[in-house]
Amino acid sequence: MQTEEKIRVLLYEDNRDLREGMTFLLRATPDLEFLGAFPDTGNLEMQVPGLKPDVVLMDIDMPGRNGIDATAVLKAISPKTQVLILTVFEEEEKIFKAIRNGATGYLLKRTPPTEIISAIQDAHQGGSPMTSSVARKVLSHFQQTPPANVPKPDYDLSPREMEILKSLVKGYSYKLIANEHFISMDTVRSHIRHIYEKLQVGSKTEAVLKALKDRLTE
Amino acid sequence: MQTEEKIRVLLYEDNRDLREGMTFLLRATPDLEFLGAFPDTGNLEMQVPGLKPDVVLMDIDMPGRNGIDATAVLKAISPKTQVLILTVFEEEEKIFKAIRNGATGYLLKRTPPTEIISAIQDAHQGGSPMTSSVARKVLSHFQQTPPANVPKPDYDLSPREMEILKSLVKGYSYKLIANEHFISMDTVRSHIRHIYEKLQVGSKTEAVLKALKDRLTE
DNA sequence: GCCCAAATCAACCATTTGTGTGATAGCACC
DNA sequence: GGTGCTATCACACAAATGGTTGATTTGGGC
Repeated sequence: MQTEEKIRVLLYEDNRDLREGMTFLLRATPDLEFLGAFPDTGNLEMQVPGLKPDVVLMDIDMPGRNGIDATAVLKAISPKTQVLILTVFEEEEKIFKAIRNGATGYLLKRTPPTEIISAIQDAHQGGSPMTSSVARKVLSHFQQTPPANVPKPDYDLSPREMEILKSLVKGYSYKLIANEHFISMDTVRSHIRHIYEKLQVGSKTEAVLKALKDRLTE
Repeated sequence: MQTEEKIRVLLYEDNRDLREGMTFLLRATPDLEFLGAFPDTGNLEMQVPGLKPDVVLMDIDMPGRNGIDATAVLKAISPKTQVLILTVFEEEEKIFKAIRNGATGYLLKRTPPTEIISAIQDAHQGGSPMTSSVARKVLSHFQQTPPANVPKPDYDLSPREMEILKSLVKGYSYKLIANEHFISMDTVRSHIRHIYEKLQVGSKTEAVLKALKDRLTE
């Protein structure tokens, strides 16, 4: 399960003690090739293409550019490089930004050294190591985004009204909708009036927003 | 870090050998209170309320109702119960359905027994244990759904125009926007006209849709 | 100082949209 | 056969929105 080549590892961490501790740890691990450690990402654009790291350990709070933004830049210039976020806090916001920016793992600094090492190997072999508490946060976002169990509100729209609503969500004007459905504009108005009543709104924009928010048109 | 009470564990698994193996393992673990094992979820609705499990280990492929559907039912009648999916395959589709149905963890059956035990404890303490390969799949879905980095068109809206656009996305009328920003309706129009030019649209609804689709207001 | 973009306001007009009030026809259900 | 719901259309008026043109101020960049 081990790759032939050593895993090339790079570290960004502003805290000197941590940086040196990690450096020591990474140097001491035979399977890894430690490429270097930097206190900030100011020169990341220069460093990464030259060093070609397989895995980058990235702190979040750093002077200058933070690790989350740096992750986006890094993935842009070197998509194959795996980024492991290594930080003290597990704030939902930061976790998600980091993930969206392309981070493949999210470790807390209190993780034991041996696990950090195996996380690096893990990430390099296609896994996404993360603490189970971080994983829970990720999952819960997943569960709330498409609320399959919390069924969408039922506004009791008639089939025809649903069609019209879908046209609204396409951004169509009354005239366009009339043409699309081969009915008169007045009929469109009539339907839309009923839709507004049922959705409790008073304009196209509000109706569209409500339709999108409540996933009425899926 | 251990709760006072033993963790109440229930198992659904149709394969007899596995079921008996797991039963043996769970019985042998002092911190756990093993409640029982069933080969299918046919009577889940009766069993769960009576047994009040903290954690349920759930196989996916079972005769009758599969573990994914059963998870949805279980979470509906006992939301606090944590469901750990325990299966041989790691198919993306199943992983996501299970998660959306409320599963808190996803383990592969080849996971060593000790890790299964610690996963149970983990889940009970608010974590979401999952193998790092499963985690990778979850993350990649996250990353591909909102590709925030690559196609975020830049329409070069001025700061003020961005504010107005955000108000539009709230569904506000010109009048409301004017009040919100302490400017006249004519000024609002003026800004909106510029926004339309830049976004290449011709109505509030289209602008709102484009703003949402391109994530301009994040 | 000059230029330019952004932000502000204004007046005018056309079109779109929202509301009030009805009317007609078909269809299902009791 | 009546009742209720849906879909259709109509007319009228009011309010909101969109397009045109133009003006003023302000702040930054050269």
